[in-house]
Amino acid sequence: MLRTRIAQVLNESQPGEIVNVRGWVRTRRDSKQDFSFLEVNDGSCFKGLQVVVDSSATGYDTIKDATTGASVSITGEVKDSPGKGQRVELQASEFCVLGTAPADSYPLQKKGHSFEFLREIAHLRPRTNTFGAITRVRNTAATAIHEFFQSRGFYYIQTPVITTSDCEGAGQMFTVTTLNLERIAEIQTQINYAQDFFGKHASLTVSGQLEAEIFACSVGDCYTFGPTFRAENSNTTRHLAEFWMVEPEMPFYELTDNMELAEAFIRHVIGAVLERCGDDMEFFNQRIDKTVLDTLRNITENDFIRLPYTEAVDLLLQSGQKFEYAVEWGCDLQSEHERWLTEQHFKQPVILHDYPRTIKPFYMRCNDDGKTVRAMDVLVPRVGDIIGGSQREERLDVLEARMTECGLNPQDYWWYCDLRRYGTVPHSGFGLGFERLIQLVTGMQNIRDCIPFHRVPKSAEF
RNA sequence: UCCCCUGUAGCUCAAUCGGUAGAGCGAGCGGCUGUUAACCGCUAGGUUCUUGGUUCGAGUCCAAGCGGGGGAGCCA
Repeated sequence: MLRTRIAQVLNESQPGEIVNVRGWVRTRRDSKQDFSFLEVNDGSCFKGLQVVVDSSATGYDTIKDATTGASVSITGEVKDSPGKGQRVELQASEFCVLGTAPADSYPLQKKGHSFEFLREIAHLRPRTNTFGAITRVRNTAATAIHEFFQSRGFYYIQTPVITTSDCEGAGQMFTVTTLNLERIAEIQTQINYAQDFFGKHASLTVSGQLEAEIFACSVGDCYTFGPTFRAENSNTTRHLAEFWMVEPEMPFYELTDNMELAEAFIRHVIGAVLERCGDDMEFFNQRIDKTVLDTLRNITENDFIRLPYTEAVDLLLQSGQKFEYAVEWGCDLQSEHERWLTEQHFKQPVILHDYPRTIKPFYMRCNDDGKTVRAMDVLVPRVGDIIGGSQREERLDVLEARMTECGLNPQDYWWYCDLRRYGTVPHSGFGLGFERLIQLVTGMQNIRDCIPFHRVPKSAEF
């Protein structure tokens, strides 16, 4: 008999239907009247299915093995539920324990666990309410991202994970090598990357942007969505060593177009999650962050604030607020400044733009004032910087001058410069940290709980 | 990388001034019950992160190490 997913049973099945469901036991409540209630979850939705198993069901003699975490298969009739809390329940006719989960050793209990503890058992945590919900929200968000771009005619480009661009302007990189490091250490010789697999030093990518620009400047609007790696020794609730980034890149877009796209993009993804993950979002709002639904509705219903960096600095200076770090034009804004803008002052997402060029990378387009570049950051309450982007410098001479200014050799980026040498066009793009988006959407405090298997300094189990 | 906090039962925590370890939940057993974070009773469960030091005596004080958390920086 074909397995029916529990989501379908709960939402669509009518009394009288015979179905087979399979999943994992969340709880069992025994009655001495020779029957038991099982709550079975198969991950297809937040709610579990209540199954009634009595002595008429084959396999009832093994009901004691159906402890929390055991896997079961149940065939039975869908019935109207006389109890509270569910529309229908399943009256078992055939009951089978597929795999036991001895109660004295199975780590997950019928009670809530701390997220710190669950991180130590990341192979079992998707069986919990919270991580099941995160998994479904993540899936819906990822799907909505592709929908958003596909419906606008963007191409999904798979950019390389391994790169030999030594300095892409962002953070420390992980080296990729097949050299025998132990041997090299033993004989205490220098590392010669010419002998390495790629014939030069290679790393894991910190961004697909430069490659995405190649396709934007040839086939048009495109985006990447893939893993990204930063070897920074940062230990915060907002950083991962391996995370997923979405990077659209559009020819003929100026900064304003870029901001409009970023705003529509976030709004679409959040709208999709609100629409399709109702039970999961209800759970996050009740148990994780009581303001998360209000925050998200506020984002979908109101325009983002757009504010030039210079005006933001003025606002901060006039705020009367005491900051640990003083605000001054030319300085990068600190977390406390961003939080004041999004959480205290505007209470909604803010797009800051036109930053001083001295604090931004070489590829951002210089403004005529000679002081600022066409950069934009989308800041959201609680999570902070969720998108960073810019209009790209399309003028070869200006780009080369900026590279030199930033201590880079234009020749190392010869192919990037070629895009400006041949048929250059104004273009723009941005990068969104996918796990930060999940943080925003779920209200989860720690980004390590927003990715199936987190990689952070000193931790890459599972 | 820096600052602060923290490590005790399966989990979450308590243990006064340094005096030989306790609760709730979970688990096992029994009772009760169309139950649903069920309820009631009983029972079991500990190398107090590691190493060293101070002391008659260390969960408690000191040092180092390892792990966890929060904040900062860097960033997405």
